Amino acid sequence: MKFSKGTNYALHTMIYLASQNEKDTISLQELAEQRNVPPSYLSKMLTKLAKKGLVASYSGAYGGFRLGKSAKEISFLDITKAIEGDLPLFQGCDKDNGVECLVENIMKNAENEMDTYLANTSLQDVLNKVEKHDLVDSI
Amino acid sequence: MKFSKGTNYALHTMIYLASQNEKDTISLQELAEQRNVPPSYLSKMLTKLAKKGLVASYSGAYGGFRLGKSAKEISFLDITKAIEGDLPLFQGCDKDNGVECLVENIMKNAENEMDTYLANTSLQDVLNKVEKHDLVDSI
DNA sequence: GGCGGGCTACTCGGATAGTGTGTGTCCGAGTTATGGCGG
DNA sequence: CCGCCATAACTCGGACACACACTATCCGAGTAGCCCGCC
Repeated sequence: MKFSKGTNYALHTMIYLASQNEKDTISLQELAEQRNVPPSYLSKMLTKLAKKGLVASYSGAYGGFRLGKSAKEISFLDITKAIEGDLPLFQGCDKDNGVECLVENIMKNAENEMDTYLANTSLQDVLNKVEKHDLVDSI
Repeated sequence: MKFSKGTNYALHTMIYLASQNEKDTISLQELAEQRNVPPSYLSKMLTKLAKKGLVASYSGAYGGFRLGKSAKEISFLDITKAIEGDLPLFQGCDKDNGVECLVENIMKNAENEMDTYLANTSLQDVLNKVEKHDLVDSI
């Protein structure tokens, strides 16, 4: 099990969007070149992000993408779930009865530990660190 | 990203082994029937577990598997890493220079949160809960 | 009675294959700002 | 000077293709306990 490349692309793209002027729309092409990533694939990831309201997309000339909320309101968890889906990482017991499955519970707890950490980390947090070091390309 | 079925099989099998008499070796076939799982595939998972010393395997007649350590010494993390591998879940930055990658660091921290939880949960912990409820099949 | 060989019940490891998902490409359709052309 | 239309620059969404890991199966090889027969 691994995080998909799509999640990687999405995270970096979101941070890049957060670092730009809020009112500018950035074209898909620019976003793709920024990280040297296939544009048509990145497009799919942005579509997923748009469905969750994390980015807003604008068609037509001078169209493109910008953040759908403020950087402070977007957590890493929002992004990873948007790309990976929000199903639990572990499905252990296929029983239909109401008996609780201990293994599954433990694994869910473990996943929650990771999720809460990601939920408590916002794009703004990353932005603050970057601005301190003044290194935009060390994202 | 998801935990593989192999991890599911491995976890349940390990708990089952832990619930048996320490000195009995359980045959692959019995382990497979216990969870209704393809034996030849389960065999591969047990091989992985054996390489990490989590189970001990015995060939020949009356052969089979038993735990490689005491149930208290085997954590869930040991098992999941044995099956899934111990590579980091997220590989974000393919740069060769020494500049640290913020995104990757955050994702690593998140993963650590989950890992420490799993590392702090041993087979013995599960066993204790099960014995309380006296429900061996609610694993 | 003791010893050895064959038998049986296992695991081990490699070879093979199906299947699903992640990854990536391509293209047509729809959308919007801009600029030019005609009235 | 004003409004309309063509065009260019975009996104959107579906269809398609490929690679790779997970899942699963099968079989030969090796191993260890057991039993039976022979000396």
